[in-house]
Amino acid sequence: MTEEEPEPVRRRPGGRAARVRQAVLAAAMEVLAEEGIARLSIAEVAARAGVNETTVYRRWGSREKLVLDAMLVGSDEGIPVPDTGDVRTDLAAFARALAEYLATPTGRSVAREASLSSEDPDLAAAWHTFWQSRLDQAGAIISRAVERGELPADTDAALALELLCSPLQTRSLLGHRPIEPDLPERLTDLVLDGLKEKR
Amino acid sequence: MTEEEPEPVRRRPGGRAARVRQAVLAAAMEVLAEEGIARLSIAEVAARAGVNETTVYRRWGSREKLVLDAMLVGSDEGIPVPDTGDVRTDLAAFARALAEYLATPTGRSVAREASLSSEDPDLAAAWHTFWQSRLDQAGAIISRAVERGELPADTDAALALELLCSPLQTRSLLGHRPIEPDLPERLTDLVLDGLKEKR
DNA sequence: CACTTAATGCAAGCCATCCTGCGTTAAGGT
DNA sequence: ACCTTAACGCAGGATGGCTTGCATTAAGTG
Repeated sequence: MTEEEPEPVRRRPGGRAARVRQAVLAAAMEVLAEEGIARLSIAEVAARAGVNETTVYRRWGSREKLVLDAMLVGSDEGIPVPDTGDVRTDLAAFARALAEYLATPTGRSVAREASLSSEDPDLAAAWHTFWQSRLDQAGAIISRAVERGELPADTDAALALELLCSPLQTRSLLGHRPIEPDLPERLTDLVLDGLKEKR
Repeated sequence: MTEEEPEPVRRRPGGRAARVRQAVLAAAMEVLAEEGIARLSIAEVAARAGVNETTVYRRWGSREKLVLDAMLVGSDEGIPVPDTGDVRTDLAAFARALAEYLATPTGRSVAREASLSSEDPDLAAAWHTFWQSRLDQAGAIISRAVERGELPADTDAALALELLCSPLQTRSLLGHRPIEPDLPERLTDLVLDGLKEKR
């Protein structure tokens, strides 16, 4: 098992290959937004990209990997992380942005696809990285609040955000209940203050 | 479009039909627990039930409906709802039970399948009923706490339970992070007390 | 410009899922 | 015991996702 490559297989990053990749990923995002995750077939994506079906199968292998790749590239902007100087305002804004994203066809599809591909260890790992980077970004809200003395120093940022976000994700995933407009605010209040009244 | 049936088609609830239904649903649960949701095919279930493939297709129509039916029948015991006289203890025990259930192959499959079939309105509605009945049962924990004066009267039981349960569901669904043994307790504390220290 | 060879296109085929027509079995009524 | 017919089994076939072999195109190099 030599880790080095004896013959440095000459790759071709420029020109056609890049164009094809671009076109396919764009087409995948397009189908994802319009048709949803269920009706996304390789055939459909290939047709829209003006590329042969075989090419897609050879380059990506499976539908899951294609969608994941499209996500990592296309949905790179992510959810904006506000910084207003107040935890409650920040968290509420973040939750609202997440809710809006999850209401998007694309957002729904992303969440759905992530849950679908949690069987394959490689894909699960890739999604883990994806979520982790988002969580780390949002963690700044908590750490800033700790610095300002709004929250105790031993606050678990990851868990707190999980508490805030997962109800939204669950509603989007299971789809049995809509996300009401005031839900982000109510969740924020609950997460910050807890159930017990004591002020 | 007459809603009534002119000829009262004589159903046959007894005997073979019932046996077949029983055998197929049992086989479905079995496959679900052993193989997982991904590898559950009609052919596999039919073979285990000793029934022809065609029969399953005709009676249930799709894989999703079959699994849903199996869930509604087989997983009817549900999560036990404790009543110890203390909210924190009750909630923690409930969360722990849910976590254990979600760690089960069957539990994982149930959550997975529910998210898969949230496209079809009929299936989504059926799952909504399913979750709703579970939530209503667990809601007793909150209402009892309110009666005891442990929680304010305007506590939203459904939202509170959602806050407690959805992190567990999300971890199970997205599968990118395991459910640590102390997570239920930590969630319970967070839900009850909130992030801010004020005691 | 000529050459090598990734990368793509095209066509055929495989496989599992799912459907359809028809004959057979057995449940429920007489 | 007999009849009617709902429910089932069986065989064949359509469909869609996925793979494979071979010809063609064009990127990178001298």
